[in-house]
Amino acid sequence: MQNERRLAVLRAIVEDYVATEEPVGSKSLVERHGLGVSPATVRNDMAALEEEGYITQPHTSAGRVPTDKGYRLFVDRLTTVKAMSSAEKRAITSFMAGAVDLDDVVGRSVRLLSQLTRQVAVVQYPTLSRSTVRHVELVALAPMRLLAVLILSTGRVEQRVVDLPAAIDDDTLANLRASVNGAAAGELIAQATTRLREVAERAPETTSAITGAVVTTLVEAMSDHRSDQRVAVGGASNLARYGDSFDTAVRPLLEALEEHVVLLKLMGEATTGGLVTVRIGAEGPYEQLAQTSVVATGYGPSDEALASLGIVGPTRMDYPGTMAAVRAVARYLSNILDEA
Amino acid sequence: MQNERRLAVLRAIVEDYVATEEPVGSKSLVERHGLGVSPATVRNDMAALEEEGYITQPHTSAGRVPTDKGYRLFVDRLTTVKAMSSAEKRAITSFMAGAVDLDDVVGRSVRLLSQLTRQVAVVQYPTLSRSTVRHVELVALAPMRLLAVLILSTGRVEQRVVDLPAAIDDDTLANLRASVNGAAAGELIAQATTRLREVAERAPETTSAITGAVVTTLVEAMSDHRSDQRVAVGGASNLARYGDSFDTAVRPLLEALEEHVVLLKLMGEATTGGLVTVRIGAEGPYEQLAQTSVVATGYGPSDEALASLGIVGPTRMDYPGTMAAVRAVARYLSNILDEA
DNA sequence: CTCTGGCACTCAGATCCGGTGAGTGCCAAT
DNA sequence: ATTGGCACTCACCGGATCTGAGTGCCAGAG
Repeated sequence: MQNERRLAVLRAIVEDYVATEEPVGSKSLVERHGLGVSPATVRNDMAALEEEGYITQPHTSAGRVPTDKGYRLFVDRLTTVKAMSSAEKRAITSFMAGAVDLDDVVGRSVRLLSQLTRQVAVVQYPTLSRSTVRHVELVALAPMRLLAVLILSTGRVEQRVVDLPAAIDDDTLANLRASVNGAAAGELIAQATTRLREVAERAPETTSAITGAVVTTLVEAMSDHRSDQRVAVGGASNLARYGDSFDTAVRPLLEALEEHVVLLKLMGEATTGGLVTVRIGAEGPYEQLAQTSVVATGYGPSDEALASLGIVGPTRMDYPGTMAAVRAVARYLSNILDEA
Repeated sequence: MQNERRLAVLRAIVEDYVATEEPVGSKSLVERHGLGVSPATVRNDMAALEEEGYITQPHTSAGRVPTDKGYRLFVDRLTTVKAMSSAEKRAITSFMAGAVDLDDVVGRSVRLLSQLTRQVAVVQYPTLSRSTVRHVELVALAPMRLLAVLILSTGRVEQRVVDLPAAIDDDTLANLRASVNGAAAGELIAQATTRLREVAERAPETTSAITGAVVTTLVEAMSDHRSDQRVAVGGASNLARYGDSFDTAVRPLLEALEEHVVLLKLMGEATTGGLVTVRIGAEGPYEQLAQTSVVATGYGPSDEALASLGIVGPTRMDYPGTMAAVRAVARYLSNILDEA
């Protein structure tokens, strides 16, 4: 695959097919794009491209359609990610302005992303593992029952009810609150858990049972990987545009969207720095999703990847535009988390 | 509409149609159900039912299909809500067991409901307006910045960052925390807001600006109706079973599911006490959703309706079973909130 | 007055069939 | 290497035909 024009032909086929949703033939190709050669020449190139597996015909006497391999080449070598126009940037800014809490930020991001790309958007909540503890609050609900609230640097709040083995008085509670915060506040989750365990061990005999219960709950909350799997999904109505291929494309995708674990595996490892990952069709492990692609990237404050975000859609999509939108939203989201 | 047998025929038509998804004819009707009369007799009844608008034929020479009016009569007069089997009850209990926080409870409920009914489930988060303030926590983030955390009786937690007009020291913060909690803790939202405003007015000159900022933020968080509109949606993959009628049924529904405001209007006023509301097809204000029905009810601790929950699905659905499932989940959820 | 068997009628959906045209592959000429 | 020409293929479209489930109506029986 060295021939220069062939690449141009492939690019033209992909662009046309994405735009029209119909197999593209040699004649319409030379008309719509200004390649200065005749249809017959293009036909030769197409035959070669088909030979090499980049395109295929649905049936004889029909135009060509890109294969997964063709899309792959397209995104890897024929794509320059467009920058967002300043109008689009303004739109993003105004859309995100006024978000009040983490849920709100994530919710807005997912809506924004789905509107920009007209695809189904997925945003993972910031993972616990790389954030720090901002504050721990203990509130007495009843003599033998506490509410433990864990506030993290990403704005995330975890809460647990703790049933105590014995009643607790106000002084003990205040002491406990102070020591727990002294140990955990400002620390990374990993450090905080070990330091909290030390607190539990050093606790005076009289309160060790209570301290133990509280610490256990906190540590549990911090290492709760279930909550790492929280994701927000939006723009499912964009699936309506699939129209055709309901059974083969939409149904499995709808199912995948409910399986957050699957979804996160699809999005893959979070990476930052403007690197956008593209998984095309059957490249992934889920044969059900052979007709869907994933465009994803990581986000997080100061380029530290906290979580991933992206879209899922048909293999036949506008990759350059989608990649640009995903990158833009990830950057914006990272900035917001930086400030907060 | 007095004739006894006609009602039986209508019931049979509804049941058959729901089961087979195909227009039902007179012959198959008498076969499948043991009505002891001939097809010709049934035909006469069907003609009468059609005359009165309870059923209709898609085209001449086809079987009959229930109209919205027919379904309405069916649920109003021909339905006895089944009790859940004890096996189903056990399933519910084990499914909900081990939920750790409000998000988790709501998330499990919505999944449970969608699995029980094989429809799209919707659960509204408990509204702020009828819950009480359990505790207010103020955490210093920076000299001039606080995090205000509002913990409500329903287990809901709201958080806001407050930018202060002046720096705050630890003593002032402690005082402020005490007075805010004194005013708000244990009160209903409505009372809490007025009492908080009093606190702001009575604040000594030196701290009035700071107090004002904090109180304003808290009051704002409490009256934030945006967060009343939080809902969880699950089981969208059940839409795949619509198969046919993608454009007329699935697409508008997918769109409605993203518009939480619309969704909440559909679910309507929350009512408790086992009363399940059913809205059938075009009875609602949204003509887009002429082919979908809503089965909903309210839930909340001690039979006080905090929010609503239910399912949306095709008008052609198993109403008795669905109503039973909705009622069961609402009860279970109410119990959980009662304990917490 | 109600029910039933019989019968002619209707019409959506399946099946068949020839025509049309976009698109192809191949070849000889430039 | 490129191009114009040409024969060929085959999905798709529209019309014609067939089939059968289901209906409405009527006359006779209970």
